[in-house]
Amino acid sequence: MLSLYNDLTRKKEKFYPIDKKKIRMYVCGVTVYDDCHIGHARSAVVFDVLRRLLEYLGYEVIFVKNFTDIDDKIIKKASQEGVKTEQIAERYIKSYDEDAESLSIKAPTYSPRATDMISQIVQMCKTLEDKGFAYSVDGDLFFDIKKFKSYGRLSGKNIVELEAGSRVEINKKKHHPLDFVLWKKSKSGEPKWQSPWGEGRPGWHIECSAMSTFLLGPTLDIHGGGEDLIFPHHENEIAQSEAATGKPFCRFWVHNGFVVTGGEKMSKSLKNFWTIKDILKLIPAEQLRYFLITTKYRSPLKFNWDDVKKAKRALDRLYGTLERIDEYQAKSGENCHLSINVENIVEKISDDLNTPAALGLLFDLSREANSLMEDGKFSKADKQCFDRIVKFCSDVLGILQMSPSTWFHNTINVPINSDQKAGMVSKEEEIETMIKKRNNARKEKNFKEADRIRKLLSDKGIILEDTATGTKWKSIN
RNA sequence: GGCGGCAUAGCCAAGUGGUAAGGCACGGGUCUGCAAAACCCUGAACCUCGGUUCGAAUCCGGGUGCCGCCUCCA
Repeated sequence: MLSLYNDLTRKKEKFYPIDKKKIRMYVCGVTVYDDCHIGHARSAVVFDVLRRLLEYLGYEVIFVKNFTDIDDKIIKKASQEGVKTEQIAERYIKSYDEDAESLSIKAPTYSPRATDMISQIVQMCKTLEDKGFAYSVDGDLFFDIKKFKSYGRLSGKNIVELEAGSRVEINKKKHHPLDFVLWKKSKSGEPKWQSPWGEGRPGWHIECSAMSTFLLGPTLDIHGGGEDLIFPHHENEIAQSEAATGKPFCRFWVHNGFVVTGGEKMSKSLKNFWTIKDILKLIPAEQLRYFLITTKYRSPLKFNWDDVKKAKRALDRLYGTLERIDEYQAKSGENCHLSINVENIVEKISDDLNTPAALGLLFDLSREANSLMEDGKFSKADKQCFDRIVKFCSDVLGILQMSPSTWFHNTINVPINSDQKAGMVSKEEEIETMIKKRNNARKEKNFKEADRIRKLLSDKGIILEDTATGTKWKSIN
């Protein structure tokens, strides 16, 4: 049974969808004006794990994640570069897709762009105006929050208090400082679309309401995003959607915590961010994915290179067990000695996505398996049990997806979901040759030469292991 | 000013009423030509002060520190 922390009720609740088998899930995507950083990666991975878990549990998940492809920052960037906003959007949508693929993020069922949904957006704005929830002033259309009684419920904000100490700048067109723009009159030279209020473009919040309603219907099972979106973005989505449809907008609101560095939120404006692409030049994507799930999704995730490196060592341990199992001749026998099965892991993750606890079980399991093999007791039943768990890790967590030799031999720039070796062939041959030389020296008891070669390789980050079945090598980072 | 979150060993991180998972690092051992890996053993933690309770890291209240939202933000 899956339970999720619901920000709407501020407590952990048993999750069940409206339809027995079908889940409608919407996650706010990125505004495409720059490369994504680890904060975006975290959000993407968290909701990818949730989506994969739901599918693992047997649900059909209709998953929508949008691209905001028209907004002030995109317009600004386009004018700086002297190109059209479409070109900027196209470039960074491509960049996002590349990052998502590297990180094994499963593609959403739908990835709508705001500019492809203008008619639905205009339609919803019109409905809001017709119903008296919106007013137009000089080409702009605003949402009238005073008309929506439960405004502030999700974020726990009190409108009066917000007004009193707020930093919201005064816009004289607005009836209330917190009223927000649904349709924005375009300035000259800006992209524009026809509407009943004149030429303009959508405000930010309305696109999510229009898209989700159009693609998923009036009521969602799950709506996700970073916790910075709770207010005002998600608050406004609720107001717009419920005002327009008259139905509850979403049952479960799920938000991921920030990636922090040096104790501060990682963000563009603080210039303390690492892009996904920069990181993946240095470490395997699976290592980043593992790192991102070592902390519960709602807690702040402290990013520092020291701990990212430790994630590699931890995965080495798991892959080491996988490799040992591959080479081990399992004893026949129905007896399963392992004390942990895949259900135990599923149970942990089903508890509000407690990935760290699930990973903890994985290491317990690894020790048990290693120990059984040391004692020659690892059975075929044990192997089956272990295989099921590895498959779950691969399918849902997105780790342990490759073969151990791929992991150990080529740990950089490997597409996470591919077993292909990337440009390491000549280096591998070189290493194999040196290993042969060293083993010849060992046969002749020339240990000085053998150790010289070992040192030579270890200086290049290649560690040798002499085992009963021969010498193995792996690269360390 | 308003609202909210967090504080667990050297570092990271679970646990949310019954006596502290896990990973990395450290120490001792087994194994090894030497290593590595693995296994075994070991040490080490619940910010502070009160309260509730037979019993609190876990609940309540005060304090301190840090962070977030209230403006675009994953």
